[in-house]
Formats: sequence, C-alpha cells, structure tokens
Amino acid sequence: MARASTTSDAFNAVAEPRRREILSYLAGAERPVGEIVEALGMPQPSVSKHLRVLHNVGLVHMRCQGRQKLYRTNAQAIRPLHEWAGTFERYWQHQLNRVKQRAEAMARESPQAMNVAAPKVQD
Amino acid sequence: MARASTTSDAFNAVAEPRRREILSYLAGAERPVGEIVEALGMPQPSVSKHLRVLHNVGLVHMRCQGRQKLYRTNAQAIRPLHEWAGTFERYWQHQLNRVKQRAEAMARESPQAMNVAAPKVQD
DNA sequence: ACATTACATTCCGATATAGGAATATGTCAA
DNA sequence: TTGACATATTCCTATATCGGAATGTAATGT
Repeated sequence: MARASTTSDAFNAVAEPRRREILSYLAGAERPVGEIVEALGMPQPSVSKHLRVLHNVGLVHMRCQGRQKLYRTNAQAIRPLHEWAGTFERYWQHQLNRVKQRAEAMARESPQAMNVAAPKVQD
Repeated sequence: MARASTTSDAFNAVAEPRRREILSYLAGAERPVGEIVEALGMPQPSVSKHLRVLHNVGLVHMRCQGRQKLYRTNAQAIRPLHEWAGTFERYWQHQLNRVKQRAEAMARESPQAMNVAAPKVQD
C-alpha cells in the first residue's frame, strides 16, 4: 500500500507546507481564491487543489458570493491536532525539568565548570 | 513533483497513524523494538522502518544495550507541532464565543425555541 | 449572445511512499 | 565456532501524491 490519502484526516492534510500557509492566511478572515493566489504567490490551479483537500477534511469552510468563492479556516478542525500534541506536554516539561535540575546541580558543585563544553548527557 | 518526503520534518512523520501510535507508546519510557512489536501488533520490519523515519526527524532517541536497541520519544520535537496548532487557538475560541453568545441571546429572547431545530447559522 | 472574470478539473509525468517477504547484520551464549 | 536472538535493510509492487499545462464551467458585464 502507498501512503494514506491526504483527504483522509487533518494530520495528512497539514503535512503539506503550502497547505499550512493557506490555513494561516485564512485564519483571520474570509478570502476569495484570487487573493490567496496573489498573497502567497502560488499558481491558481495549485491553490484550488489545496483548497479542495482542506475542504474535504473540514479544515476550511467555503461560501459562494457571485462568481467568487470565499474560503476561511475552520480553526475548530485544528483542535484535535493541538490536543494530540498536547498529550506530550508533560513529557517535555519533565525533560526540561531534568535539564534544569542538572544545570543547577552543576552550578552548585563546580561553578567554574559552567563555561566549558558540557558533556553530552543521556536523558 | 511528488509529496514531500516523510523524513523531512515532524509534520510529515506524524501524518502516519502507526507512527503516532509508536510515539504515544514510547512517550513515557524507553522500550526495545521487540516490545513495540508485541504491544502494538505490527510486523517487526514495519516497526523498524517507522522507527527509522522517526529517528531521522528527531522524534525518537535511541540507545544501544547489548543486542537490544532502546527507543524513546523525544517529546521536545513535538513542541513545534503543538505551537503551530496553538497559533489557531484564539480563532477557535472566538468561534466558540460566538456560538455561545448566540445561544444565550436565543435563550433570553425566546426560551421556548430552544427545543426545536436551530437554523443553520453562518459563522 | 459574447467576451471576461473567477475557479475548478483533468491529464500528464516523476517520485515517494507503505507493506510484505526475504535476507543481512550484529550480539550474546554454549 | 556455532547457533539463537534482536533488529535493520533490501527488493518488490501498488498507489497516492504534487506540480505544470491545458481545458472546463459558472457567473457577470455589455
């Protein structure tokens, strides 16, 4: 099998850097496709294709207005991603604490050693 | 061009569901490959390949111990992802506030309408 | 009706996967 | 040394991309 399709979930959709750019651009306000094209300097068909992917996974909303289509980021759909990553927060805080505590211990025991290259410590 | 390589950054590496499983499993403690294989029920070569990808982008650390290799999630490497998603937090809060305010306004003005199907509102 | 504007879609080619099977590498134990 | 164990790598195939170019489609203006 090949890689999971990008239309399947937000994680895959967001893996593409240009789609992240589009999401950031559309976060604050509705914009027609033409403005995205101009602002981000991407070819129009490319933008349309990325918008289709984003729309399929619910990361953007769309509204028609005359011959324009106004797109806007659906921030709600990004929450699961934020929450998944947040799951690891206690672990990186724990790692930071260990680094901090080692640094303080070193400073107490041999302050003059603080200016030399630190040994590569196993965490 | 094809899709960006999964070895390039954390966003792509994390797009694969099985890799997310592995990261979660390795978040709290070091584990040898064999335990991952058993715990998650994936074929061993598959686990090794996913671990290579995760290691290449710095999402896991590795340490040799005899004939085993102990892997562990590097939670720090997940922070950029969390922060990127967090960028949108103010927008989804804003959306939630609007929903909440509309609900309260409706409750004040016509409490008996709260039990019928709400009109599809444009946000 | 016709031209124009605003987007979307299709066709194409190159490439990067993921998974399965088989095999290779490296480490310890008798 | 030989063998068992733990993990990594290679070979293979099917498929899902992304980008570019060209074309299709729908709404508006004259």
